[in-house]
Amino acid sequence: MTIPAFPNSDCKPHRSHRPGMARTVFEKADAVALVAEVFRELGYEGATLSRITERTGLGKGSLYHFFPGGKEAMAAEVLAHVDGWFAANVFRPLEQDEPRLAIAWMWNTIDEYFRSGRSICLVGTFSLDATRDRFAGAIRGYFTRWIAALQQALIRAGTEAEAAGRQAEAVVIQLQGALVLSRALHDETVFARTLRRLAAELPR
Amino acid sequence: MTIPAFPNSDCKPHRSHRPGMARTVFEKADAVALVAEVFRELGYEGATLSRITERTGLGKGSLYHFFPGGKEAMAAEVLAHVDGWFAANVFRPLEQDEPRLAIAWMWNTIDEYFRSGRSICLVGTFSLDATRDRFAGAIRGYFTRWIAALQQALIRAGTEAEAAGRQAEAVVIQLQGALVLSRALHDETVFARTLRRLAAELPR
DNA sequence: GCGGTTCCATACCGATTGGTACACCATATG
DNA sequence: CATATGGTGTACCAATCGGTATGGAACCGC
Repeated sequence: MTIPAFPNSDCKPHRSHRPGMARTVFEKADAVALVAEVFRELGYEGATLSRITERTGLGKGSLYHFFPGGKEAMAAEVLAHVDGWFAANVFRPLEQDEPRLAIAWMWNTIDEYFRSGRSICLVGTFSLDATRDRFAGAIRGYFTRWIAALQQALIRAGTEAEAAGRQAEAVVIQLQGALVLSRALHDETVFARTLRRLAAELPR
Repeated sequence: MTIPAFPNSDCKPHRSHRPGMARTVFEKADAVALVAEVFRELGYEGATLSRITERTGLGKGSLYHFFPGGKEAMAAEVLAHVDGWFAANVFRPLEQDEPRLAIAWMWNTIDEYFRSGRSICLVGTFSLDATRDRFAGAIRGYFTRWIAALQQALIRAGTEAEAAGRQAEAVVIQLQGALVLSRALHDETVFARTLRRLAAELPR
């Protein structure tokens, strides 16, 4: 089983071999992934257009070509992309696959995705400041579906419904909290430790 | 025992009774508390000077009078203020008072401070985006002292040292995570529920 | 009364913000 | 070769950014 590459997805832009100027051509999928990384690191307000161009290598022309809606559209599409990735790699397995297997799969996926705590949750970042209000629907949807999917998996694994709800909520809370603390302390072991503790507490 | 008012501290500025214009006079303590609230809601990058003046009622003149170091100084002083408040109301009790009492006191203080999840942790907000690097020392200090103080209290309450460390870390993680999730879902019950769960798990 | 200090409001500064316009390049198709 | 298409770089825009300077009220000890 290999985990679909998204956080570190290799974007292989065409590079023109013109002697003088180096012109790099991206596709939209590349652009979304690159922009996502900037928002993740800098937050919505911190990710200014100039910093986005500088970190992604995409010029303003390209950015406004891919995202005619401007900065807000970039964030919205990035959010949708993250949600889609989680839907495919976390939520759907929890909802449909054999529950214990899906839960075990989740620990690995999450660990890989957050690069063991070195990267953080873009949705979590947007949740804290006033950005939350701008993307309230997407943010709420992401977390509610995650919790609901995990609760369902726990129920199918034999946990009583109400307890499953509490556990699922607690898991998401602790993942988010661990990301905050890992980052605050510059200590990735916090996230790994939390992940291990959670995995030990849930049905295997 | 009453909890020292900080988050909603009534700043009672002198109001001049000049006939024409209404001039409101603040003191530095008021300014810090007011500015803190803006940073808490908007994050460092989101809190622009104009939004700060608009929400606090303090003009630029006043702001740069109280904080000659500018925006960064405002954030630094606010961070120091929050840390000082926690030191006095949470950390020191955990370190010095009767442990079980101090822990019980912590639940109440925290619940009040975060207005049951409606307000969030300023230090947590700064931890997620690139603001973290600017105030790395203060942020790290805040969390390490919190965890260490709680661990010590747990040890003095009879918990074995290593387990106390794990528990203390887990508590801080879950408080931060609960703040993220309650804000993401616009649901304050998440925080209250988490607080109750944690209180039940720790020695009483 | 007076001068000094503290504090507030405003106008202003250069730099940067998000956004637009448009010419231009590279490739694929004809 | 021509040309349509998708992608890029750059110059430019009004608005706003963080920060400074200045002028003047309010209050203090005297």
